[in-house]
Amino acid sequence: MASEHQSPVSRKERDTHIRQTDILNAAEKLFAAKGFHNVCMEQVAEMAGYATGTLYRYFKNKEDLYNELLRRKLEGYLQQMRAASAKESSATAKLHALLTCKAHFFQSNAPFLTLYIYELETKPRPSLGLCVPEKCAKPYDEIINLMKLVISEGIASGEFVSVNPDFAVSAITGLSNQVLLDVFRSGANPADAAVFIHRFVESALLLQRHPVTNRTRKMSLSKHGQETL
Amino acid sequence: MASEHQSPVSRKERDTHIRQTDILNAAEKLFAAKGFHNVCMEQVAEMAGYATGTLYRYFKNKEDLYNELLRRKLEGYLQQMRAASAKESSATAKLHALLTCKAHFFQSNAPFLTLYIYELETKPRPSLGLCVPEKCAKPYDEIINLMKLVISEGIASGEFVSVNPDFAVSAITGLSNQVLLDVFRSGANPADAAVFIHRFVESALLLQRHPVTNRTRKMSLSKHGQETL
Amino acid sequence: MASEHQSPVSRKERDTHIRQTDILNAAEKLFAAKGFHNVCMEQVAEMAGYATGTLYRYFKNKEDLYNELLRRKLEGYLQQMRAASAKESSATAKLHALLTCKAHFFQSNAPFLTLYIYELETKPRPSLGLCVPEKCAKPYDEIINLMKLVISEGIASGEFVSVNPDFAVSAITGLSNQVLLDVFRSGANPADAAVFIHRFVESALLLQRHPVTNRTRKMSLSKHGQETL
Amino acid sequence: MASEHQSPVSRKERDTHIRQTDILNAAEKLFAAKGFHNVCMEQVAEMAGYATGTLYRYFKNKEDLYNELLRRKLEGYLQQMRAASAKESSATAKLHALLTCKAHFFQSNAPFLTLYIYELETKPRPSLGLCVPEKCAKPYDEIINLMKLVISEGIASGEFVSVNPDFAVSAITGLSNQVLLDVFRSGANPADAAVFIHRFVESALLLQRHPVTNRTRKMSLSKHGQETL
DNA sequence: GATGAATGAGATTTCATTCAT
DNA sequence: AATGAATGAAATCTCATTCAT
Repeated sequence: MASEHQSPVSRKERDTHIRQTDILNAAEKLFAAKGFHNVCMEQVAEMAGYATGTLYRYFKNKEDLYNELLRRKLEGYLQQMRAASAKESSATAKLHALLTCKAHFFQSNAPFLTLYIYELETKPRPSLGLCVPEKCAKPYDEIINLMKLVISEGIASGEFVSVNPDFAVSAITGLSNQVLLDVFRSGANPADAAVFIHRFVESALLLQRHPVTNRTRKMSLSKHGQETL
Repeated sequence: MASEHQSPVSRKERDTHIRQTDILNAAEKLFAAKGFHNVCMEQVAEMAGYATGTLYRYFKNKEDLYNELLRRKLEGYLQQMRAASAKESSATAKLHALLTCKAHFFQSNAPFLTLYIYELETKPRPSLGLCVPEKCAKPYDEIINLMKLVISEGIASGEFVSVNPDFAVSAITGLSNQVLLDVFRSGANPADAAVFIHRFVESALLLQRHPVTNRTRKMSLSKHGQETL
Repeated sequence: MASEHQSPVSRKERDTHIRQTDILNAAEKLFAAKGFHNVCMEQVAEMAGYATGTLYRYFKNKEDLYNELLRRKLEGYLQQMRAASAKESSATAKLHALLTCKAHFFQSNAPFLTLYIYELETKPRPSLGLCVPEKCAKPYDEIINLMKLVISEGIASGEFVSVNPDFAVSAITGLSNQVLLDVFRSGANPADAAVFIHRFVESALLLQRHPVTNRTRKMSLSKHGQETL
Repeated sequence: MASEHQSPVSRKERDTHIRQTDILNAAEKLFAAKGFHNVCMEQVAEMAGYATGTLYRYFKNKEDLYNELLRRKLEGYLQQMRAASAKESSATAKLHALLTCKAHFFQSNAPFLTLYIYELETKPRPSLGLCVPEKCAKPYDEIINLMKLVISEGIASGEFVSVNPDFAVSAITGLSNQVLLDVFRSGANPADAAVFIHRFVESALLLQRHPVTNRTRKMSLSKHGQETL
């Protein structure tokens, strides 16, 4: 009795999820590489290994597929960012953790970075012609807010210089996006990029620099050891 | 001055140029607001005050119109950046000048900023599905290079900390884009944003901070005087 | 009666018939409510309580299901009409019986009335794009013929005024369809409608009116008693 | 100056109207012959002598084309019916005129009769899956109302027997539709059908028959002279 | 040279039907 | 025998581009 339906999700539900994931993975690669309007459903279907019509069993339409893709990725990103931030107590440590987490996340989700910048960072004009749907805007806003809270905390505690937190969030966001994209495109060492980002941001924000340098040494990203920064 | 054929360009050529500019201006607004694929040629024609067919007399096709739009804007931007950089001698001053110039340029060309980020900063996947054509890539690369040279110079002269110049260019580019976009969207004070960008970049790059603070005061962008940074 | 194989139809055959009827009942409701092309096989299957594929075990395809639905209803209708007509001897009485029977039949088969009008009364253009198949046309023609014979009989016997029997059949058919449809849609009293139809037809056809009025009183449809006509 | 733009409608407007009419004519034939869902836009385009895309310059979509077709025909029909009714004073004469007008109209618009029955007389389930749009329902309701008013008037004036006017309208409508359809399909003589309809309706409704018979003689429909009724 | 109506290729989407389980 | 996921053919609709006026 216990053996037949062991897991709480039925096999059918799992199958459905697998299929959806197949399709979303294909879609991610294509959309990231070519953009929403330059990819047709037939291509997604072919890359996912299904017939065109099959996509419509799993997603209402092309737009829904695209939004679901963004939403799932964002939710994952948000969870990791939340966890990273929650583990630390000082604003300095939290900021460091958030940046490390971002670098990690986009290292493992490189194609998504382009979509992330296109559809969210430059928000009011997404490729769809429609605005980003609620379900995508919400996690995105929460990610932005996570960063903003840390900045405000750091300013309040005297760890950070006093800056406009909105500008600071934009700056940190923009610079890390661009550096990570640079790594993605040029094939540079991601660990170096992470270290660079940390130093750059911390130089600009921290009132005293040295403790950071020490933390940096622990970074798990460093695959290569050499630090060029 | 009174003579009819004084200038080397004939009236016909001038007319052609005027019409192209009419069309490009309409196109810029629409493409920036909605994205390449969400704008149709009829809309561009209508906004420019011509018939659809007329567009094809001045541009080979939609893509060509779009690329020409990017190219012209970029050439203008490049010239201003070149001039800004050329006026200064120290790397510190040049970097400062480039950032001021960028802030100025995109303040006057706000809609173009979105296109710039979409089509160039995230390059390998422009909306067109094709890569950015040579004629756009060249000025863009030169702008990037201008910045990279200044960074390298600054490092060599001991003005800047020793960093990977490619990362530094990406960081400065990304952060200034995002902060300026933020201003464009939120309606924040552009002068504040410019000051913020200067301080942020200089804190991260300069070996000694104080001289910069003084330079900042001269900034012509400041309309409002208050400096929150 | 207790024996398992008493009847000439095996259990299997009976099961098949039950399932076909389940499906046809679901189909009737849906097709009548939405029309052939606005109903998909999945909906029919769901309403019938089977899987989509199962429908194809009992009907060759969607069209066949539809035609079979029409055919079965028509056969039932035809039998009732035949019986009604056979019970009477004078043309006047037969006509009266046929109209009563029609009113009864469509009162119990209200959704079918729409299909009947759509697919048969306006014949050369059924929803299918193809013409009504033989197996539907035959019972329909016989129903029409039943009426035509009665009319001709009545004319020959001097009970009815001399009219073109084809026109008369069309007229009686069209008027009763429309009045019954009216009842179906407006929720008017079906007995009143039946009385109305009798009087209207008889006023137009009978040479002497009064006997009819008396007959009308016996009508079993009258649930309410009041006669507004 | 007066010569160039003589008519109040520009040539462009006239051209547009011609094109729309071309398309509507082709559409009418096809839709009447095969039904909405069995006709594709390519067929309509081909029969009208245009490319598929051209249809969309003149009609928003297939449904709009269909509804516009119904609306235009209905408006024409309504106007003729209104005029016919207005010319007469007694209810008897008005009813006669309305029936004559209907017979004339559908004699000249035979293919439309099927659409009329399908989409309007059996209203709550038009082929579109959507209900008939306001712009079609309105003229249709007015036509029905025209008839209902005449019936009520006739009853009030003592010209007609006392009947439920809604049933009477349904009956007259249904019988005339079906008889006219019969003529359309069988190729019977339309004048005979018209006479038949008049007699049938008048026998059923009028308290005294003779005056009608006289009016009937004037009927302009009679091409053939022979009266079989 | 300018116009804008017509074109038709190409994309999205639906759904009757099949077939492996 | 029943299932229902997968299929892919067919229909709708859009819009960049052409070309007769």
